[in-house]
Amino acid sequence: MDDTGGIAKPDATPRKQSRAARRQQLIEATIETIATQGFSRTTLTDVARQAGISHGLVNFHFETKERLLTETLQYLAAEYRQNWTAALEAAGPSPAEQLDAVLRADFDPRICTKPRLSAWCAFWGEAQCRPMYQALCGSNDDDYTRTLESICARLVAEDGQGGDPVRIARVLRITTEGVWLDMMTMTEPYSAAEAMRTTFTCAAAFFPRRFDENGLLCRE
Amino acid sequence: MDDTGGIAKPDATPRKQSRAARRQQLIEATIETIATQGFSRTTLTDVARQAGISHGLVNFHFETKERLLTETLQYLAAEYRQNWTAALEAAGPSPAEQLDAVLRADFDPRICTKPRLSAWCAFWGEAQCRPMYQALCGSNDDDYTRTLESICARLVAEDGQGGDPVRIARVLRITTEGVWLDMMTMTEPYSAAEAMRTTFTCAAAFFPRRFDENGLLCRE
DNA sequence: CGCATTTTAATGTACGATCATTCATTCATA
DNA sequence: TATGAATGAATGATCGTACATTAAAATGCG
Repeated sequence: MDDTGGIAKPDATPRKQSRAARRQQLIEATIETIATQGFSRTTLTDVARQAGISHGLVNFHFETKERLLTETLQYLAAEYRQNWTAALEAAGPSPAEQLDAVLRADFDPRICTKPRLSAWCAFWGEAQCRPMYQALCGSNDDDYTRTLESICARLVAEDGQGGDPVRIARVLRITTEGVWLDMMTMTEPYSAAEAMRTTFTCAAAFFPRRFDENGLLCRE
Repeated sequence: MDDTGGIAKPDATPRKQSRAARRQQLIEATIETIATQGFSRTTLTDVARQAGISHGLVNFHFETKERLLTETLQYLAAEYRQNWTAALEAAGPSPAEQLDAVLRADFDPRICTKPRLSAWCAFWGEAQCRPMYQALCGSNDDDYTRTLESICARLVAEDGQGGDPVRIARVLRITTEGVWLDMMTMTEPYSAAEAMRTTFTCAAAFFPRRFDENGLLCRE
């Protein structure tokens, strides 16, 4: 009767599911609902329907709606952070390799999906007046910003071309955010590949000996 | 003998106020309310209280809440558009002068205020799932984007340094949007002056013979 | 220039819809 | 049987909208 959703795995009985799995399922449903309905029109009934469960269960796992939303933002922030830190650790030791890895990480198909970008955008819009959201977005960005600044400082020192690494790092971070926003707000957005090329075009403008529009130049 | 002409102040007890004035007053109150309460928590009662009038009057001037919000976005979009087009017309004929004027216009203290940036941010967050909002933001951006692309194309041709003007224009537009977002979402944002310097640092990276971090270089 | 009438801005109460939250109950699993 | 996940109806609060009403300005008329 209600097996239309197909969200839950058909093999497991939907009756009993582990607490952690249900919570993650509800968070994913929240991201999806915010993306399609918008933040202000997201109701717990919508989230529950998206997850294929009754709406009363949302309050069973998350005590309030506010808690569900906060944990969803925490989930997104942790996912984002984990993505670029993993990319950074997997990269080589040179600052150019690390910058390439960090910038590229933002376009990972696991996190650069339309529902996730939409949800980020919605939380940003509400963050201005909610200290909780602002702190979650801010502390996350702080770490990212510091890392980017450190990499840019080493790159500037290597190249000896001058330039303020703080400001360069800011432009690079902002450019990535901007192409994300474009993919959300434009009626006919360009592709994720073109978005990444735009970011690297910006990196190439500051470090022309290390980057071009496709990313890190081969060592020579 | 009574003070007929003495009641020039309309703010004392403005029983009767022109339709246009009240509408603009309500729109300004809406911007303020969205900035302080957030989009999802903005109620008509809040807007009316902000404007100092009864909440029933909101429906008298704007038939629905949705219409009030839409007209507020239109108001912001028209104001933004008028600002950069006026700056462009006042600028000199050379593409470098025009780029300087257009980029500088975004930091005009009339539109670069915290309530307005917050309201823009809130509408962006909701635009993803509302065609009306997306069209209003989009059509506005389209014109701005095309103008910026045209200016950049002439600059690239003048300098003969190569580079894709579309992508350069995109980075410049995105950088401006990005520093705006920073001033909203960061817990300790930098100043508007530093924001403008960041934008011009980006312009200088692409056109080093024409710009530095403070804007257009003097002709020599 | 006064007085009556119409028009319209403005108020506040009331209604109906929506939605988050609670809870008694059901059901699967150990 | 005991435990806790899951349901869905009931509740209470919030909020947008409609409307009856009031009062001020505009207009018509003598």
